[in-house]
Amino acid sequence: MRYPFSDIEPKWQRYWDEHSTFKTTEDPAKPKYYVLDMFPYPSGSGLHVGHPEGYTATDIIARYKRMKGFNVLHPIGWDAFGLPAEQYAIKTGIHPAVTTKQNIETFRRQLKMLGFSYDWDREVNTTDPKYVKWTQWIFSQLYKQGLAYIDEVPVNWCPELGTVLANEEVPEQQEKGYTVIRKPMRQWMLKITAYAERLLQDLDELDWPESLKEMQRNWIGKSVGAEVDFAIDGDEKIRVFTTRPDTLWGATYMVLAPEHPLVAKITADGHREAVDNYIEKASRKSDLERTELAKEKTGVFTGAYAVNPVNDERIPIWIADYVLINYGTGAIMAVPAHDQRDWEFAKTFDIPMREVVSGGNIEESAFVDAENGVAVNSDFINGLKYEEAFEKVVQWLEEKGLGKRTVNYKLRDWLFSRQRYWGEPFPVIHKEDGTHKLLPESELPVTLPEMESYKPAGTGESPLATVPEWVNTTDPADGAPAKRETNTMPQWAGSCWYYLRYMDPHNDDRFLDPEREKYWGMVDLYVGGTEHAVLHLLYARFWHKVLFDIGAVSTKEPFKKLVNQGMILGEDGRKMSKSFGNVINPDDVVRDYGADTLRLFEMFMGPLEQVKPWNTKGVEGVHRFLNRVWRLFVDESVENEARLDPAIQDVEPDEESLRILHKTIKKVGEDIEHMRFNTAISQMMIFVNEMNQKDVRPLGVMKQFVLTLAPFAPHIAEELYSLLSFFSEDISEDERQSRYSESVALAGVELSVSNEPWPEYDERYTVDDTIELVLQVQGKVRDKIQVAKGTSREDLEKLARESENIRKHIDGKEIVKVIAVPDRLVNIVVKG
RNA sequence: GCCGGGGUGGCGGAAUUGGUAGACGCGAAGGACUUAAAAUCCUUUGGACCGAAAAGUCCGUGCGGGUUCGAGUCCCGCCCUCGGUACCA
Repeated sequence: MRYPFSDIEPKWQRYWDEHSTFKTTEDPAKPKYYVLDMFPYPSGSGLHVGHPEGYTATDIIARYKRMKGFNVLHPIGWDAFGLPAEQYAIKTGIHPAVTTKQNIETFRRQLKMLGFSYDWDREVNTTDPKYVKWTQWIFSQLYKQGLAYIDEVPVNWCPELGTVLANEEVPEQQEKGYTVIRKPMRQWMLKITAYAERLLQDLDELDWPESLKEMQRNWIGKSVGAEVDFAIDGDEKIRVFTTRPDTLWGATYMVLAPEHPLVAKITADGHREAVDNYIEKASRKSDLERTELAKEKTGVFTGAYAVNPVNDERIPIWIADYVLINYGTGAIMAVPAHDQRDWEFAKTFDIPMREVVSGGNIEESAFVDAENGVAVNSDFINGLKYEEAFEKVVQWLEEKGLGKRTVNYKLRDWLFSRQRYWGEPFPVIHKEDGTHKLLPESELPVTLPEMESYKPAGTGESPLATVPEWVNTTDPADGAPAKRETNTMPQWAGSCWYYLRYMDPHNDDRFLDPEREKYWGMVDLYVGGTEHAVLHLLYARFWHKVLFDIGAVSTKEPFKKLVNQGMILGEDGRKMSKSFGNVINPDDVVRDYGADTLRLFEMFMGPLEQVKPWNTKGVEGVHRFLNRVWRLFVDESVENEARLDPAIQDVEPDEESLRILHKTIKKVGEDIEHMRFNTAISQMMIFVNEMNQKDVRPLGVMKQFVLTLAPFAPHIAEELYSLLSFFSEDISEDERQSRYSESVALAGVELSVSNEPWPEYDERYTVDDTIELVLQVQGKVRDKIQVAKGTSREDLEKLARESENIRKHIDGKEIVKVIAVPDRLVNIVVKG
């Protein structure tokens, strides 16, 4: 019988479902392992081949760890709020919950089709009111900690559409000719900046890719410097932030951000029109435009002057949009000789520059080298290098009360509200006196109202604002009229804590039972794409730390080890996309080759972290391999039924079989631990190639091989294992299947590859007795000989000198040196 | 620009961290089986030279240097490429 993947795969999926084979165990005698996939958004287009890449990797680990005796938590669920369902609802009037449910069903079917060993009893869904309740609860904790506040923040407002756009929507709408402007609106903010330092520091102890940690560090953007006050006419002063207080003497002008509050106050009469014009122009630029047009420096002089505190020099104050209002103090001292941006600005507007750090050529460009520069023209710090100069100036400023050491972060507070329907409502009401308060926990969850239409309110508010019977409510505390918050939470909210809910998914009394939390602790392995390198991972870490601070979790970080899987490109080497017509649908692959083939191929393509192109021929290659595996066990001459090949015999294994088996067990196990799935598979291919040549394939050897294959290709492994389980009995396929199924009742154990321990290898069989020794002259391979393992240096050297080929190269020459590395090589160095 | 990853056969990729470069797979070529095809199996497959063959010699891991008995691996300087980020003072 030929490899019947389309029969056996659904059969075993049903078997695992019926037997709850992958139900999470919490046996206190065993160690735990928590392996997690990044939360999928159930889009309408279903799974693409990128999903199963990471999922297969984690599934292999999960299955392997179970076999190694761990309690494994390997869950899945749905990050199901989000824009697409809402946009579809606006177009069709169909409730987003309906589309979401359909999409989830598709995803679930596809994941089951691939044989992933998730504990489906722990499936979570962010849109489920039972889940929403606890998302709102966590928000309440943030609120109580003073980490949530309301602010007027500019959003992307599109007047024609009467709606606020997400950043990623902006270019799309602009292409259609709509205008998008920055409009300040009332928004919820989360004070992630309060955690900036800890988010930065704690990165060090995480087992994450260095590149990703670096991205987070850059995003947090810590810089150490000083705030310095510059006096201006009247009692006012301008405070600036600088990382180079040692260049204060080189400040030849100042710049305020156009939005800086002092601008109106200081602008001299003759300059008011120009300044107002500039401010007006800058305000109409979106963030994008402001950075896209970054090449040319623009700005205007305010007519005002400030006094440089180190030398009492009067310097002009400009406004320019290269200074950003929301970084530092929104104002800078400009040192054109030692800052490239200031240099460009000064060149454009013909402002003088003064060299205060020697070592460069400021005619050509700003000199910013802090390592080699030495202070000049700088009074009491002349001759000092950067670090010393910095310290001395800061100390001086602090003594005089003119400034102080300061740390700044690029990281901004998190804009945490969206003007949308399909998201979690805030558990907040607004009182008539303008104050707001949390709803008590007993009122949670606040659920979404049914809608006539999902169109935005037109005012910039969410569609919820158009439902007065939902908006108008009373304060449960005093019965006074109140209005509900109409913003909803962003999609990040649900995905910020889902990994915690998996530990205790059905708890209606608490978001997570402390015992459960302590048991499962950190996620041991987290696998997902780089697209979440910064935001999701930073937000989740932030929430986790807040929960840690209130004692709700016991670890300060959520994810111990993190691995990014590389993208899978189309066969043409381009990103898979409908417009290129190069999208591979996993359904098609499974139909044509089976789930085991898809799993195996995705792992065989190359290292998990790497970007790699799809290759249909390669799929056929691994499919061929599984066919070979099948034929290693199954007698193809028997029709319609899988019967063991007569070559499988219950005999004492021969030395050769043991060697290849133990090498394979060792390599595959080690490769799984290091997530080198591609080389694990090639080792199994080597095993199959060798055993294929044997007329007798010892039962014990073959059984253990099936177990090593099981994490990768669980369906075929389960089928072969069931065959081997009844080796000595001549029974029909149906009987075999039913006895296997009823094994729990019959023998007290459920038969499944998943319940078998990972095979042990014997080191003895993994090393060969004889080794091919390389003989070199001048580092060039001249001969190879077989020697017994462990042959001494002296003997190796003697053998080398006896080699004819070696003699050819050394005869008549002076031997300078002989390097003999046991079990590896001999290298003879000669002269002349 | 800055930060990070990566350049190895026709292709995807191996190479125990300084010790046989090219495992395994794909593709290609030849052969067996077959009326034929598919499937399967066997052989060959980095390049050049030499040879009837066996063997042998030289070149070869983006480029140029260096360290070393020995470099894909370490050091210095470049080039290309992919990701991230971008006026963050």
